Amino acid sequence: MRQGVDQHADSGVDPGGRPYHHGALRARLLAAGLDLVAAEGVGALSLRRLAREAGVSSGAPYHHFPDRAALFAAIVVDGHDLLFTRLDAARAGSSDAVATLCELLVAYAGFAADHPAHMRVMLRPELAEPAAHPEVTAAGVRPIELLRSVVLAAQDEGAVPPGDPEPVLHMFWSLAVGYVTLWLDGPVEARCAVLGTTPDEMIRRVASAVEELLRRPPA
Amino acid sequence: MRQGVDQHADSGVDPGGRPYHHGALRARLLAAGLDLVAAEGVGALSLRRLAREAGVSSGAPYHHFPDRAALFAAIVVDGHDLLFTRLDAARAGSSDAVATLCELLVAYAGFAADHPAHMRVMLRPELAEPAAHPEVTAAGVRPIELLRSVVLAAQDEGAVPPGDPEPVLHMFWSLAVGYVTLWLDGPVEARCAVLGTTPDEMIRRVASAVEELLRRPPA
DNA sequence: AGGGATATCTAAGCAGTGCTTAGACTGGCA
DNA sequence: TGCCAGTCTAAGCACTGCTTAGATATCCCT
Repeated sequence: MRQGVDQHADSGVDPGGRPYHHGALRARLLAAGLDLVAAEGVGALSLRRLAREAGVSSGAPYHHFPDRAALFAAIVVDGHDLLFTRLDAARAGSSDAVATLCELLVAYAGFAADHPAHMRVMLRPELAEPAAHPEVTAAGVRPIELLRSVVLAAQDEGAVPPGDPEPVLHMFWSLAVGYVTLWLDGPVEARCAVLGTTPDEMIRRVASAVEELLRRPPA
Repeated sequence: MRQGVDQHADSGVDPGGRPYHHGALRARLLAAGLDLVAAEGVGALSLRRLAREAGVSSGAPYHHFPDRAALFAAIVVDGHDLLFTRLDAARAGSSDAVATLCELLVAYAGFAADHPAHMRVMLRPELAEPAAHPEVTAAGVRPIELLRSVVLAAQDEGAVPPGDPEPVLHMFWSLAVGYVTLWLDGPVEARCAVLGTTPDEMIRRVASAVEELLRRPPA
């Protein structure tokens, strides 16, 4: 029926027409999905619920996303873009490679703090079914390559062990992913509360400890 | 009906009786759940499916686990026990604190390799709803306290920055959780395949890089 | 301006899920 | 023996992802 039309006319900020939500439905679903993930976690996100909140039928989202995983995939691609921008800015603002490595760590956590919904989805790759949505895997390449280049620079400075950069790369990659995982999942937040600090402050202290190690004279 | 009785009599290794699965159903659900998580991931686990595979009705599991989260909580508690045992053995087999820290890292990854189903569930705390099942949070305390004691010992040796041990603790905690997350989620496995190595070997090389940093003379 | 292709949406339905309820059955204990 | 507590079945509610058939709106093209 014209239920969709009426509901849109009721709630629309543009009463001039635009039935069937026009091309705005896709963007609206994405935005509502991010809000929902931020508020109640990834488990609470269902296409039916997003459709209900948007005032459309439960089948409507499938014209914009082939399946639920495709919506998650769109979030992941968007998130990796935002993340790369942020990491790149952190790199530009640092002096030497050691400082850059530490700033990348802090920037990664800062991104998680500012875009928790994006990060929550990015940390659960199975949600986006990367096997079915290859753009997800491709989107994650740029941040890693950025990190790799900084590790190589740190090797040139003698700050990290020479030779194959991959172990050191995996070390920083794991450190960043692990801290943010523990933050968003709760344990770090809980422990910081007991310690009388915040996760935001703690990652900076972790980065300082790392920097202290990297600034030691190589044996 | 006596459908349950018949099915059990058909498939039972103990045809002498034991209708209604006796007390074995709980253990059987747990074991089948771990198998399912290992084979198809946490998303594939449903109480209805476990019940089907065990040959009982879909309501039967609820007499052993109040809800799905309670089954995950049981897995997490069991997993933290196994993990602590393994970490404790690694500590006992190492010489100084620096070696111990590196061995803990390798042992953590080794646990993930040997008990991937346990680890997958442990890495997703929301599955066990820790707010509703406090034993989950309690079970995670021992491994962290073990790590903390080793970090303190490393401070005594001058291997890590002195003062508050929490930043260094969070560093190793994040490193371990991050690496295992990236391993079980796929990215590390994929990258190692390209590099012509294995995640098992890579974590050992990461640990070596960490050791090299820790063995540098403090500034 | 009219007309047809196309994108968008609705309504209805299937199979699966977590969880609840009422009732039936069993084993063990007094 | 009789009864009770623990265990299970059967049925049902509300929710989910996803599909299908059909209706409606928009846009472009002659």
